Amino acid sequence: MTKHRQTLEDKVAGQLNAIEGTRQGLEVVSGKWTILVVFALKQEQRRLSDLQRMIEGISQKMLIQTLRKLEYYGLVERTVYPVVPPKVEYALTPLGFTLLEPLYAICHWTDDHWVQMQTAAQQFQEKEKS
Amino acid sequence: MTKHRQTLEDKVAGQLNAIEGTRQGLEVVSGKWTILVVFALKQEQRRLSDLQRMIEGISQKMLIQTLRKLEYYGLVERTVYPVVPPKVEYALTPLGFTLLEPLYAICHWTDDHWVQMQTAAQQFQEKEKS
DNA sequence: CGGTATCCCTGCGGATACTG
DNA sequence: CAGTATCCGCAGGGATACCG
Repeated sequence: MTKHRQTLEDKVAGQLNAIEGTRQGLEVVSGKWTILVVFALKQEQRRLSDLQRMIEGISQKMLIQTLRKLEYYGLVERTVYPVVPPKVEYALTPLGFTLLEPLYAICHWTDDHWVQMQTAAQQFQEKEKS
Repeated sequence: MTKHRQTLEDKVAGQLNAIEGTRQGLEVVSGKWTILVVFALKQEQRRLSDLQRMIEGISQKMLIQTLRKLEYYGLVERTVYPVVPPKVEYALTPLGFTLLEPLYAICHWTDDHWVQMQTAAQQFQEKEKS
């Protein structure tokens, strides 16, 4: 594992196009709603309508699209209960749970530095006037 | 700080719309090219043309747009040398450098789990046929 | 070389209606 | 309730041409 990481760092340190694999993986994680959906599934499995209520502003189309992508890559599991009315539950897979940690790292960073960034933004604007 | 983090975790655990601040910060970090640009500036300051050569496939427009955004939020510093022909160098600020760590967390994750994700994707496709 | 401005088109993503 | 299909507006972002 350590060796593995070293390899990645070498790649990043070298040619950027060498991290294509990482870029592809990144595309899975990115996306306007992905992080929010993963977080919404953090504690327990949810039904589609639950998720739509939890994630303010997401359309059903985008929600399903995001869930499909996550399911496709094995991060989310979709369980259908053969009852009427239909009941479908979504849950994070073990793989999906491992994603929470690096996601938190980003969130913590933005949370810790958002004020600094806003301050910098104001200074930038004022400097622009002159 | 620890208290601060606890607060964020509470928010995430609760209403998702409560992490609006985090979402805003996230939007700065996200973006197709942002991570690559930050990585390209990891070691030393770079000129615009250097960056364009390093980051395969980026258009000048997107590169500048991304740099502007990063500069705006104080993550990148832009230095103009009053010479002819013009020379401009971009570098990460101390704040920008702090971003590397969580970014690496994501990259390491994708790097470590990309194979699993591809395997899952194949299984998903095969299951789909039946 | 660094940067802006303009044109233009693809596709993301929202709204709506419909099926099982 | 879960999901698909269709329409469509608009902005992200590429290509090009042009300034300092």
